[in-house]
Amino acid sequence: MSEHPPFAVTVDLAVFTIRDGALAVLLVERGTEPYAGSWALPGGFVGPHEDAETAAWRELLEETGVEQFGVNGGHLEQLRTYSAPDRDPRMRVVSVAHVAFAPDLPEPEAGSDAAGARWWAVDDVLGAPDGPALAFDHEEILTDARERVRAKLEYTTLALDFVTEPFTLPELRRVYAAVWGVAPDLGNFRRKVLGTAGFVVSTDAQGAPGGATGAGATGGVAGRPALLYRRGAATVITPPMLRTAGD
Amino acid sequence: MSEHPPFAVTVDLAVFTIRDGALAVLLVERGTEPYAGSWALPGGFVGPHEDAETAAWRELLEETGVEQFGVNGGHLEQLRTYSAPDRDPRMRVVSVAHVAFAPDLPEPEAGSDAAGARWWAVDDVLGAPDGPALAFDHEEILTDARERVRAKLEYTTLALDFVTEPFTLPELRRVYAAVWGVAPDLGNFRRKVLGTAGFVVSTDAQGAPGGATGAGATGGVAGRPALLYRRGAATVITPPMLRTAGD
DNA sequence: CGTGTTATAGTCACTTTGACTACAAATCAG
DNA sequence: CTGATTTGTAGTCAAAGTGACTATAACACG
Repeated sequence: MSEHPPFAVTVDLAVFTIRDGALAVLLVERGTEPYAGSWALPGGFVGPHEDAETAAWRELLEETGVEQFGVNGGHLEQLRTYSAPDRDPRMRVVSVAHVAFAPDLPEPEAGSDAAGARWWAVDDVLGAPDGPALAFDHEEILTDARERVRAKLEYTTLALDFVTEPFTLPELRRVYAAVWGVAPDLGNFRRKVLGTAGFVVSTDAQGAPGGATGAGATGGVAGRPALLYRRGAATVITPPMLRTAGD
Repeated sequence: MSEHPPFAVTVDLAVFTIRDGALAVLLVERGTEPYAGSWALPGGFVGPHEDAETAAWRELLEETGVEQFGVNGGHLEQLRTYSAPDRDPRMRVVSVAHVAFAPDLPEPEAGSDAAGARWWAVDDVLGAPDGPALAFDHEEILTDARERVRAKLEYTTLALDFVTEPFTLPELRRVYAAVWGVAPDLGNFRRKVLGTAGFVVSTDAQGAPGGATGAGATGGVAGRPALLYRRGAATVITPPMLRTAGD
């Protein structure tokens, strides 16, 4: 009972954002063995004096250079821990996986030991025959992470962390559409969001047409401009907004 | 980036059962420093060649001697990982906490390095002024674990793992009452359970009066005997059975 | 200035819930 | 044996929420 097997403890991050109307995840291309050339979730070792969540935040900033994280939306939470003995061929590594998401983030700089880093549409990674090979058990982690996000949108207001303030309801709806794979019914969605106290608070301003406030197509899309909203104080949605179908 | 700080990885278990109509958790009394004399969640180190869940199962058997776990009900799942740098004064320990629950279990034998082990009513541990002091961050873990169980009863059929087959609906209802702190409405509970396809399947037999099938008061309680049921194939409850109030 | 596009408002049948009331079937005391 | 007590079973009813639509308003573009 006094054996303390040597473990390395890492964090892995599934960082999600919405790009071009689709759920996207940040992957880094591995430059070293094992799995050189494969794509992996960003991550790194937990330092001697930090906990896993702190390490996750640190890695997130290092890997994405995202300063605005948490300021203008953005969220990070622990997913679960992956500890299969052979998950890393080099040594015994236990990884505390985290899920993070944020509004449309810039294309990342190449990170420290990563040959490259880029956003991938999740649908091009999971279940795509010609998708990239993922290193380690990262396909499993990514699958779990996506399911977590999907589920959380049902009963929390975390979708708000995918948009920047102020935002429009159509923008928010597109978040649901991207994450769930199906767009919730337009009318019912408004009814639910506006009818849930503290989900969003309205401003008097109205945004650009086409629902494209902030980044993205500023001109050209036509259509009645939507009203702008800010996030409310509520964190849970009761009763939940259940996804109907979806893959 | 090639520093691999030395970590010890452990599992801690919050093992729940229903005793005397109340949610109970298994605690062990620590016989050694630190926290000698305090009570702690059972747990132990993860072996060099096992993953966390396997270690959790192993510890569960070692600590409780529960053979019937998983056979006649019983469930174990990962909760989350606790990794504060100072959570163990001796060294850097990362703990992968798990939640387990099972039908009324016997009073445990004194475990290996534990001075004693016994069931505690959770209400006597959490939020009780005269409750036992918990070692390490185990109060936090236990709080998280209880919340996990409470939440899971809402949208899964995991309550079935707290009873032995065959069981009565009143028995099952008492599980909800114990976990949530409030009994769901009698009629509405039946309607929901029987109306959810695959939650329970009825047998033609009927049990002892007083709703006390199996362990507990076999005689004396009066009342119409309830029908006996077995677990169905369903694992989720949709829409969920939401707890109304609770502590 | 119309035309296509997109947002907003409202309807309606159907399901589920929460809170109750009434009824049935046992046990136990006297 | 009888009736009070306890506990399970059935059913009712208004309120709330949902899913699937239809109609209308507001704007940009050509």
